[in-house]
Amino acid sequence: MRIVFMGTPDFSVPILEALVSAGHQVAGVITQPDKPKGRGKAVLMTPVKEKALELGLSVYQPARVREPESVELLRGLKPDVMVVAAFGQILPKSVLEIPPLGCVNVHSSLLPRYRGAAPIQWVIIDGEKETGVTTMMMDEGLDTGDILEQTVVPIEPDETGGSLHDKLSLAGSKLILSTLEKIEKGTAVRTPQTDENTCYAKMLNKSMGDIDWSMSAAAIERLVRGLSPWPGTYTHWNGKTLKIWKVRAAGGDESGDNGRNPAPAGSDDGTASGDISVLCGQVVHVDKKSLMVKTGDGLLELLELQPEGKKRMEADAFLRGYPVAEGTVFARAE
RNA sequence: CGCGGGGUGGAGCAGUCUGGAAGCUCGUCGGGCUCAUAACCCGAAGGUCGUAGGUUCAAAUCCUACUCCCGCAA
Repeated sequence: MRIVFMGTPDFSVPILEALVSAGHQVAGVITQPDKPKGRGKAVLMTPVKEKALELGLSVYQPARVREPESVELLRGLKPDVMVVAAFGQILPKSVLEIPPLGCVNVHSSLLPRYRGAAPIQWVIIDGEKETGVTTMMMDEGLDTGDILEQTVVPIEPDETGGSLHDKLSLAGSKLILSTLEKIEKGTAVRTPQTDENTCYAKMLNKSMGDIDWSMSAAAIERLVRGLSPWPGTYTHWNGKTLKIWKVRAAGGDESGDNGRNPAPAGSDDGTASGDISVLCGQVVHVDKKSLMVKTGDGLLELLELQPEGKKRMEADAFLRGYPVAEGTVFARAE
């Protein structure tokens, strides 16, 4: 089929590749405009643009697709169908009506759950057991169109936003081919979304990663996994940012016991003894290899950290060069 | 030219301002002590101090250029 593809980040790339390798005619690729990114100030192409150029496809980067000239351009490409995957702009009715077979969106959740911008990370943060990808016919609402097909993907205990992103992207690239085939044959079945059971996945922003130590250890653990590798979680120590890459909620360790439970007492000379007055975010136990922090509910063992300007490192490496005293308190920014 | 931190034996750091014997905490290897150990004791190996050039009697340390890594911001 003759397709116009719209997408921007890494998530969209495998989907675009799938369309091409399946033999579809990609008449044009629409992606967000290049913006200055990175440490210098270099203007970088979006991942989709990079791949599209590599594949020899025509790329268009309208600042706003709803502008009349953009709509005109799309119309001129005469697509049978448009495939949209994490494009980053809302399509107006004037655009949705262009392709005779409609606009198909690949969304990284099991709709109607987790509509919106960042479903991949939110399912992990919320502790869901499974998620998936959905193909649907786009309408003017935000991820509200009729569902065409879905693929369920289980969420592993150690799943991170990054690992799940890759799995869903891959699953989406397979699913879209199946869906297009059905659309082409006219065998696609549209299932309207129920309005119950919906929920939204708000856009992520950096400040979400500023750990609130009064949350439970389990919730923080999920937040760390969900926001890894982007936007990442962090706390503050010595007036600087300390990124937290990997943690383990203590107490819930299912491994073969040999539990060496740090008795709350113990500290003989330490100023901050194992009192009731331990603050959330306070380091309650340190040895050569591990760092245990009190949270609103339970202890959290920090396994992988990254001081400003340094690479991420395991807790034992961190402790060699940055001795942390018991009683140290990690906190949120002012 | 967006702001900033950093490249020192395998790991993480100190030492740089106030040039003058390369250090700390670990790891590794050997030995010892232990019923035993990730514990403890003794010993050893391992470094062109990111690269190139300059100043100096002498440079990890001062100057210049370059390069790589990272945090913020976008």
